Amino acid sequence: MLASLLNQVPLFTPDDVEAFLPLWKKRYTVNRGDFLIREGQVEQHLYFVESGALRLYLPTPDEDICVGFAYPNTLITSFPSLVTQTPSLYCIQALRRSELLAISKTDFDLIQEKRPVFGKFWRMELEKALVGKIEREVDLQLPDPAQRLERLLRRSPHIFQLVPKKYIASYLRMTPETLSRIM
Amino acid sequence: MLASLLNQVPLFTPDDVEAFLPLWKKRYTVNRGDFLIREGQVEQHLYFVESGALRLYLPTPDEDICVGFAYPNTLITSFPSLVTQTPSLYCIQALRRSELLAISKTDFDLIQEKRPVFGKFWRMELEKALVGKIEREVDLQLPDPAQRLERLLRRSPHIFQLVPKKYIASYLRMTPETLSRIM
DNA sequence: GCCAAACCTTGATTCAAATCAAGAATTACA
DNA sequence: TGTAATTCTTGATTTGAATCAAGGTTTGGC
Repeated sequence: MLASLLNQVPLFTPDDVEAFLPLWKKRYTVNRGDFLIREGQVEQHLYFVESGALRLYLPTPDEDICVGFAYPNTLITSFPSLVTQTPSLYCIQALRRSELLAISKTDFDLIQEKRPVFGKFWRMELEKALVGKIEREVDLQLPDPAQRLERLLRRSPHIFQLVPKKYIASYLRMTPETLSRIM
Repeated sequence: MLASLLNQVPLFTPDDVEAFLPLWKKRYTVNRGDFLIREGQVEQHLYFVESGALRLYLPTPDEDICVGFAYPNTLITSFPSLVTQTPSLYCIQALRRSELLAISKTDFDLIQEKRPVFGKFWRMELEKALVGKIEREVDLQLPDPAQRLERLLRRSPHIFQLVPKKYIASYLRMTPETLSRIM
C-alpha cells in the first residue's frame, strides 16, 4: 500500500524504495477516540494511514480548533512539534479504528542525508503542503459559510464520507447547525 | 544586507554565500501601487525585500483577500505559481516605494542541484513557512476578532508600523471599522 | 508646505450566524 | 440485534460584526 504509492514516485528507483520501506518499522492500530499524540508530547514520528480516519486539532479552553484530517494513503504528524522538537500544541485523535505505519524522525533525517533523492522528495512534499495551506488560508477568509463549504466540497469531497460533519463544521469555522442548514 | 543575513546561516560556508549572492542578479525599484506580479502571470522569481512594504493578495469579485505582507529582510513570491509554474491567482503590490533583489527560479533550482546545502537550506525555509501557516490557520479560525488581533500583535507587532490598517484588517478577516474599534 | 487622496474613527442600523433547545436519525459495540 | 451514545436536523431567539454614513486625520506627491 505504502509500497505501491512510493513506486509511483518518478524520483525513486526501485532501490530507493527498497531502502525506504524497512524504515517504516512501527505498525499502530488505534481505536476510535485514541490519541496518536497529545498536547505537551514531542512528536517523534511521521505516520502513514493505511485505514481509518483521524483529526488533527488544537485544544483550547473554549473549543477544539480542527486543522486537518487524515485518511487512507495520507501522511499525518504534529508537524510543528516534529520539526522543532518542542512540545506539541496539537492533538491527533482517531475518529474510528485506524491502522498506521510510522517512521521515526531520526530514520527519516538519516535517509535524507544518505540519499539526496529523499531530501528532494521531502522538499517537494513540503512545497505541495505549503501550496495547500495557502489555498486553505484563502478558504478560511471567505466570509460566506456556503462559499467555504463549496471550496471544500470541490477540493476534498471524500472527507464528507469519512469524517463526522461536526468536525468538518469546525474545520470550516462554522457551527454544526450552520453546516447542517447549508448542506 | 542580504549578504549579512546569509552569513548568519550556520549551514553556509563563506564560499557558499559567495556562490549564491551573484545569482540575485536583478534589482527592482517599485513605486507605491506597482505590481511585482499580477493574476495570470507565471511567477519566475523569488524576491528579497531591501526596503519598503508589499502585500500579497487574492483578488476576488467582491473584495481582495490579503494573505501576507513583506517588509525589509523578508522573502516574497507568488509561491504556488513559482512552484507549479502555472498562472498566478495572486497579486503582489507595493504599499510604498520598495527596493527588491530577485533570483530566478532557474538559478535557484540550479544551485540546489549543484550544492546540496542549498537544498537543505530551502527545505528548512519551507518547514519554517509551513509551521507559520499552521499557526496562521489557527489564528484565522478564532471566532473572536480581538483574539485574532492579539495573536498578530504578539507575533508580528512591527507590521502595524509598516502596513495601513485596512490591509491588516483584511488579513485578520474583519472590516477596518471592526479593527479600529478593538485597537 | 500645500493640496488632494487615502486612510481612520465613530455612531446608528441591519443581518446573518451563533446560541439555545428539543427531537430524530445514525452509529458503535456489547 | 438491541440499546446507549453520538451525531444530525430543525426551529426560535440572541448577538456581535458588517454595513452604511459622515467627519476627522494622516499621508503622498507636486
